[in-house]
Amino acid sequence: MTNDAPQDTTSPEKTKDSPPRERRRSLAIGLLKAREAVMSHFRPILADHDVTEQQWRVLRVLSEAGMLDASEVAEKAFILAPSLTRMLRSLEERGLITRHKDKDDGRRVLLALAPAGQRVIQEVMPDSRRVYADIDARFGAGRVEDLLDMLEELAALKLEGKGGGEE
Amino acid sequence: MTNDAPQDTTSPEKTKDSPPRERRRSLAIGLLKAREAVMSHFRPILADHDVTEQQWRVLRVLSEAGMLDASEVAEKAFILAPSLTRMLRSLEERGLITRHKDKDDGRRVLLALAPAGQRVIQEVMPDSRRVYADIDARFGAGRVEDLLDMLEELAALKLEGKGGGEE
DNA sequence: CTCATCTCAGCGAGACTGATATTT
DNA sequence: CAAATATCAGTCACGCTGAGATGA
Repeated sequence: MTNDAPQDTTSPEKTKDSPPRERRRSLAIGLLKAREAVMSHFRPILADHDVTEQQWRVLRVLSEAGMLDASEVAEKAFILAPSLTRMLRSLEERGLITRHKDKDDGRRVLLALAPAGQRVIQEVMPDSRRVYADIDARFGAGRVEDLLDMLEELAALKLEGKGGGEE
Repeated sequence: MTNDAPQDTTSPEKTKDSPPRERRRSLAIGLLKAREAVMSHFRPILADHDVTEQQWRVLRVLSEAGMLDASEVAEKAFILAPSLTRMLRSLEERGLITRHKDKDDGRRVLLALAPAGQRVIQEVMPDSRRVYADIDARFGAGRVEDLLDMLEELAALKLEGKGGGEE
């Protein structure tokens, strides 16, 4: 539809005004880029199994903890409850997880990995470890640990701080 | 909220020799949580100006570089071209950016901040600096720098390795 | 009744893919 | 012609909000 609409009649002057000089590097951007770099190695693997990143986090959480209720999974996997509910339906239909009510507390829904989910874990984890081993080798295992420490600390100090800490 | 307390009920770690400690902590998760923690402080600020996180990245990129074509913005802001196109339409309608064709290469679209966009930048940046100053104060400015170094290095070393070519 | 847990309905922004224009 | 750039069209999973439904 030819959206030209260049209402701005001012000709595009080339850099008259000085660009707002170099600013500080942004933590948010740095974290994003680093994460994207890491995830770029996982996405193909996960795509092979038709699991999204968030779905993988759910499976991984269940793999570590064994059995959790939905709230715990949402918290550990960093996913909002309504989103999780939607994901659970799909994951259950695909036979990756099981879902049944808690007998002691009928409000809760207990989640666990189903065999097919275990299989996905077992197929993806080796690749995951390989990627991390590669990072360790090239980055230094000790420094990776230091980095993880700092990341955890950073996340922790933000939560106690100001109002934004709701997640 | 705190990440995995590796209460792995299925694999009792022996920890005989200082082991790489079964990395239940994943870099991808650590980066995500740290980033979410940081962003949780920005989202309210951005919401006040009705800009999403991605829109903010676009404005910020343009604020730093002055004028770029769409591909460069997409690359620097970590946004796919089709997504960017859609965002540009909205940003232009809101008067935050300008968009016009490159005269030397008619295929390219040059983007720049419009006055309203400059205003948003100027209104948000102080808060941004305040948040980062707060982090510096509580985390240690030097350690933040170290963290940023590591993040950059991490992002860089991944690029040479396998997939995920960007920038 | 209040509170907690989960679910549902629905909207919106973005990721992503696969076609087109348009220009080089 | 081929290649690059941007856009379009459409799908999808998710973030998020607000409103139930069910049970403690």
